[in-house]
Amino acid sequence: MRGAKKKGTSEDLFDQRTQQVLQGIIDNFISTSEPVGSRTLSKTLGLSLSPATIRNIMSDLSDQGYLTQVHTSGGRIPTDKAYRFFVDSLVVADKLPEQLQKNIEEISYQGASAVQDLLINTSHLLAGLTKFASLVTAPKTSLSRLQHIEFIKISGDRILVILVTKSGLIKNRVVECQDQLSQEFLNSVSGFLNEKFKDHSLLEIRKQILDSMVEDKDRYNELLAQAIRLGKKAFELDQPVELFIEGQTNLLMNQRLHEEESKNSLISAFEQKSAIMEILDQTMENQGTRIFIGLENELSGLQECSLITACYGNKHNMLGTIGVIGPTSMDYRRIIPVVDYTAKIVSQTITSQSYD
Amino acid sequence: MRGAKKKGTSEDLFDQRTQQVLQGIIDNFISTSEPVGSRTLSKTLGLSLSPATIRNIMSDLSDQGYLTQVHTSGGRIPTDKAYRFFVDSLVVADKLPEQLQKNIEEISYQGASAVQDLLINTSHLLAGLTKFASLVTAPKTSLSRLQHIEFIKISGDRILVILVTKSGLIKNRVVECQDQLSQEFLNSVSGFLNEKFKDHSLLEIRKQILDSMVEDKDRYNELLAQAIRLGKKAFELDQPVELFIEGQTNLLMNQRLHEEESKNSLISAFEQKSAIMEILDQTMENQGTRIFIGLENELSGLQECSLITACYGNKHNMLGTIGVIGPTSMDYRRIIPVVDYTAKIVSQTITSQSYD
DNA sequence: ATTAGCACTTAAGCTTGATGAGTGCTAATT
DNA sequence: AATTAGCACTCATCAAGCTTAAGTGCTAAT
Repeated sequence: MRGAKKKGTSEDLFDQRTQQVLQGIIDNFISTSEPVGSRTLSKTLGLSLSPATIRNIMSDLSDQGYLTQVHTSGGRIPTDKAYRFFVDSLVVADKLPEQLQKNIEEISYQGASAVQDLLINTSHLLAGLTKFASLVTAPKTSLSRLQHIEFIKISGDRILVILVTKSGLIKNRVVECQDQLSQEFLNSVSGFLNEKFKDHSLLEIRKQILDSMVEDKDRYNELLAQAIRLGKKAFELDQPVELFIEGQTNLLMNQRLHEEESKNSLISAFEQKSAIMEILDQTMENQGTRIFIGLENELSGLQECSLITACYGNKHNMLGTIGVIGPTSMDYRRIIPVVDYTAKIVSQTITSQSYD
Repeated sequence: MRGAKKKGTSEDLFDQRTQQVLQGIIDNFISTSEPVGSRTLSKTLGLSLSPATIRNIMSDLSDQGYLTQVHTSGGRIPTDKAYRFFVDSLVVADKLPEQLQKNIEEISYQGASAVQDLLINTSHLLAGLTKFASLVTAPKTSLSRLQHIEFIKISGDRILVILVTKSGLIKNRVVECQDQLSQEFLNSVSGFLNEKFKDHSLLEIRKQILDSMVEDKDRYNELLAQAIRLGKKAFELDQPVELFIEGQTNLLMNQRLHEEESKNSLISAFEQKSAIMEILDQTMENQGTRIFIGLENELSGLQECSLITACYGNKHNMLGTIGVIGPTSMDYRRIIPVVDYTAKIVSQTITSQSYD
């Protein structure tokens, strides 16, 4: 048999049979969540091997860190390392059933006129399809480019700022302003800002405005001065972490880990939105699906979970990340394509809605 | 002793001692969640009564439906009826500790420039303070009155509609429009609509617009025609149920009802947002705190919970409802004032931010 | 009217022993 | 040399039996 390796000497490459056994254990455990024993395996596995043989193989796998025992007798369960191997060897993920594809495609029609709505829908969808918790980040505001800004006077000293980005994000905020400014004047200001900054990233705009404030301190152009003052308010620290989480309850119910403790730590993990954001941000670096299994996950509290993520974006950039958190013993073959395809559809929808 | 009633003959009024016993049982059960027995009660209760006497009283209370036994021996627990009596006899709810008052007052400062932000903050706050699930409804859009409407062209055929209501709600939606309309034209349209409809309720506006479409079908005023067409799009079915729910996980953890079944039904109850909205809508009729205990609650799935609600509003109207869902054995004396005071602060904040 | 006393009930906790699934090891078999 | 059968051992799970503690209702004494 080609490709077969001597056992015991090579550290991590096993022959085909060993691999099949590992596969069987993982499959079994994923569907039953019970430790798998040699006898069961000997029956369910297609290979005609006696339990004793399988025991030997399992023993080897244990030595190499792919399996552990919960207690002395009572079968073995896969370790994170096993899942990792399993996932890595899934060169081609399963094809998504047509019905699921259709379900996912529907999100683009659910009257999501603004990007935010689309993302919320996506979050719901992922939680619903996987029965786990879903995560969706909005495009980073500060990196988005300006499509349009508008000021609307809504009462004596309150001005509504509306910010539309190229990626389709719409942001509102109300700022207060002592000076009595007429709506006409506000229109000139927004006209000015639109002309000057259209297509610039918000980060850049903020920087330029701050620079102008230093440089042009002594200029006496009323319009310019107010434009800069209002612009500063409009663009400053405008980045509340936009992260949509859905289906935490799914996870709590689903979880085999019935211990109170692990549930509590799970919940507190979800409360640290910024920590989650940080991890999701990292996934933006390289495209495609990424998978964090158990301890690979840096979030304490989620260390008995796996995180599957994929990025979405438009023609030009990766904009944000979608993902799913479930137990390490999730059915990767089903979940990965779901996350993957969803990201694809979100990208398409955003691209078709973006204004450039 | 004045006011003492003969026992056994009167149906629902008991003498002071009976009441104290019931009180004691409720207090005990709220803090321990364990059935309360006659011996324990004889000790914890200040009155020097022997267990036997207490047993007699408890027996009477059981007959009248204020107590039940989970199993033949093993103490008694209060029924919904008992909680109802208890809550009703709380003429004056506890004063809120100053620290809590301060916590609640802070929500108005948390940079909530728009009403929606305030409500989301409120929802978080309630969930945090009570450790239960919180509910907050946004002001009903259709009853709010128009403060300002604006159209912004963001790409060839897409128009962003911004709707600001008197109550401070800000709504965005993107509509598509085949006709190529210039921004100037859109400005005239919004000018027209603002002038004509300012201070009218959205419901009313929608009606008038629909009427105009029938009446003025043959008019040839371009502006008017477009105004009506755009107005129709802007005001139509603009009422996605705005209900903020927070802390469902709290409830799942907190819950003594550890049965899977009841948890599942709890979750599915939360999924029927519209049913929850309906109940909360009813509470708007009369001001003040309302309390639904256990089965008084019409939502299946929440029948082992109590719902505490209070309305918020501005000078003119009640706008929406805030509330908390927790186990029937919650500490009403603590929770009621929290909900109450929060509603008061929300009202104040909204009033100070509203534009009339 | 209250209380003490007693017989009775029951959930929960503990021990015990049987069962079954699993393991590692060794020796026999192929 | 690889595979398998056999065996002794481990341990979770379950049911049965037993005890304990907390509770009840009732009756008779106070």
